[in-house]
Amino acid sequence: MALKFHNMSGFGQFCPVSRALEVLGERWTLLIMRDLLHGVMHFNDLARGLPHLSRGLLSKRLKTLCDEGIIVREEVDGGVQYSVTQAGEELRPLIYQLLRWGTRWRFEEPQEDELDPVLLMWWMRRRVVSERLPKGRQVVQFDFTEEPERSFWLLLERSDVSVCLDPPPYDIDIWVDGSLAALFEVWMGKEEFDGTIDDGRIRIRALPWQEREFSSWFSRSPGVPLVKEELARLRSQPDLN
Amino acid sequence: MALKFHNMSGFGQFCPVSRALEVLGERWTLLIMRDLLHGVMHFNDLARGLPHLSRGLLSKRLKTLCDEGIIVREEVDGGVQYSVTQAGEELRPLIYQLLRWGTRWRFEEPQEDELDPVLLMWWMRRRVVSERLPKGRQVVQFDFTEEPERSFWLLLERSDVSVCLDPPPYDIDIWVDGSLAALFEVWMGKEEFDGTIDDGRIRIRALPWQEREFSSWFSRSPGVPLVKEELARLRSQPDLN
DNA sequence: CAGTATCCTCGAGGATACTG
DNA sequence: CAGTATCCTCGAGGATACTG
Repeated sequence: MALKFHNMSGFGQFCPVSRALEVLGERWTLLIMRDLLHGVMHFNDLARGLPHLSRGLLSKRLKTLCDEGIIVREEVDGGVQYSVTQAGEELRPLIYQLLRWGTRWRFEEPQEDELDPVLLMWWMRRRVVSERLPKGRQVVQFDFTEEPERSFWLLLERSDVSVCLDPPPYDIDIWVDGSLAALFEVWMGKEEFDGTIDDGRIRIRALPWQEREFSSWFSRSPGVPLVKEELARLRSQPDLN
Repeated sequence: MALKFHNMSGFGQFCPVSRALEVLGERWTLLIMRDLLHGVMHFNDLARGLPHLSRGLLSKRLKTLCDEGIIVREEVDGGVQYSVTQAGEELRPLIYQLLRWGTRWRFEEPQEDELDPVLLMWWMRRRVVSERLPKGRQVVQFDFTEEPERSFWLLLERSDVSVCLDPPPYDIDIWVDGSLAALFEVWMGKEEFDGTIDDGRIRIRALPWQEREFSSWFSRSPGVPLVKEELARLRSQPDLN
């Protein structure tokens, strides 16, 4: 008398929804796909973007995604590179639906455990639009007021952008200080940078031209256009439920 | 020195995608929502439709979905009834995306552990279109050729439809015998009933008018239109990857 | 019909250290 | 840079029996 459900990872249903969830429903898998679809291609970059996911588990998930034909692993001049297949690319509309639903129904203020300044710095670093940067180097210091108060630095050059966790050996050009939560909200498109300046949650000190241009140097999260669209729709609707 | 990630169920990211997945990403949750969105409203019906999900876990998931405002639990004349809220209703497009992706990329033949004849009988029972039934009672016997060979009966009346696991005390009007896998494929819209008759995977014995009308008495899985649309698109496309 | 309570197992996944 | 190997914990969830 075998135990019927022992060792079964599937749902035991011949249905495309449950078949899809057998691969996609595993913890972290769709977040890994979100990052891959946003152009993150290297193991260490994926790991940095998902700090709560252990490297061992990331490795396992990537292997499964390869086996399932959703991504491919290629060795490109000495390095390893992951990219999405057609099956992976076709997950984009699914991720969008998650983004829309999450924006409408679960987009309250950031929680304490979501305020990882290193993660935000890492996100910002990846989304600098180098053509918009001025010539030369811009050194930005961020002082976040949430406990524990810490500072971070961004070194912006057209040829290279880097994050520093310790004071860099350069003069500071731009100081940004204020609420990390607010900067996260700006980053995800829930607020506008100028709005958080106006309401005092974020302050910026720099030369007028730097102050004016600063926010244009970053293209924020890839989800911002959809988030803003959904928030606008939400505001224009009578509150159901 | 606390262990950073201990006891954390979330993903620690201020992002609508990860926020959505914190509720929806739990095992079984989206399949429960699939069934609720298809109109299943009672605890025991949900349990019957998800035979690999234990009643204890179903109870827990329903509680979470209530707490999250995705469904509501109401006591209606002595019984309990679950239904979706606006937030739950707005998961429909997400389920559709899962259906589409699953249809395109993971819709191979049914596996052995997916061939649960009781589940199929239960699905058929729920999707009988009583107005299309003839007057009186129609007794259908199903003989599935997969091991272990078993028979099932459907008693169809306009006023009531029931499944029997033991021979009912009536004469049989219609015999259906053949591959359970094939009938599952028909049910999900991967095949047409007439096609499986033509290729011999399913046989039907009855009076000519019954044989002609039989398949019209059921409206198959709610996903059938989308499944067929997606399969048609797939066939008309050059094979990528 | 719609669950709850208890007990127990096992495997997912974290921590840590190591590698070509 | 891109992982692997080992060891260990703990909590998700199954089995079973019970309830108003």
